[in-house]
Amino acid sequence: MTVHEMPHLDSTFSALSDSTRRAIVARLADGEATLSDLAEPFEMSLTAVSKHMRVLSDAGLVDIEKRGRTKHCRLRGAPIKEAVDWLSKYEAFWIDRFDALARHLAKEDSKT
Amino acid sequence: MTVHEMPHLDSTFSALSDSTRRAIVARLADGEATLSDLAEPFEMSLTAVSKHMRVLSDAGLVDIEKRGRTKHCRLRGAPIKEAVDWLSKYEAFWIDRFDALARHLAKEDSKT
DNA sequence: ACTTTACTCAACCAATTAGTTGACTATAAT
DNA sequence: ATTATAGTCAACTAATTGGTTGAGTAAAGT
Repeated sequence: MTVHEMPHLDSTFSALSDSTRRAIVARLADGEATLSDLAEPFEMSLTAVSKHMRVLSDAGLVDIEKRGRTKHCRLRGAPIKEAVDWLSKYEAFWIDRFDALARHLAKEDSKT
Repeated sequence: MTVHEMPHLDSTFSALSDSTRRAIVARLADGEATLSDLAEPFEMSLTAVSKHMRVLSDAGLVDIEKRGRTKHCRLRGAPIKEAVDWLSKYEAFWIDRFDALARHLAKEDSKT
């Protein structure tokens, strides 16, 4: 299994490392929203949210479409899938460790 | 479904947003390694790798044990699982969109 | 005892980040 | 025609990041 440089993952993980942006992602999973909609729950300027959207957009996590004077944002699943695919390579690892723990506990249990 | 502030995710995603650190994670999935082992493939100082390990360790992604003069590092699966758990909430989203695409293509196809 | 190895620490640097404000443009509503 | 809304842009700030070097400590090898 070659390492496969995945430059997408840099921006995807980086974008998701901010809780404001994760909240925005969560919000967009419920459907399209405008920038102002997205900004409303946060105690920060619209400019700040706009910058967050830029980060999400650059990472390909979000699609922004200008309609009149509003900008409508949608979640894009592809980069999330790439992230999960990368992380899943190590799923076996922690499953193994949980298995090991389960075996350990079972052994302890059989002693009583 | 409440949003559930997950402060771990900040550091987990942030730690994984660097390709050097992802390479280290990949390496550790094959088994324990010392700091020098981990540093060897990279064209950067041991200090730099040590800092990367500090980031991974702070994120709980890695366990560092001092043995004599060497430090032995192991991968910890738990934060990766948390990340996958968070991302999986949006798995349905992109599956739906691929379904939608498939339906769209099927419809286009039936027109010819 | 001396030298090499494995690693840390502090200081520094350049670039990036997450936020602000104030001034601006473009669209929509009255 | 005015006014309000939606959003951008540029300039600034403070904190963080990813890297460096040089000097130091502690353990192991010879």
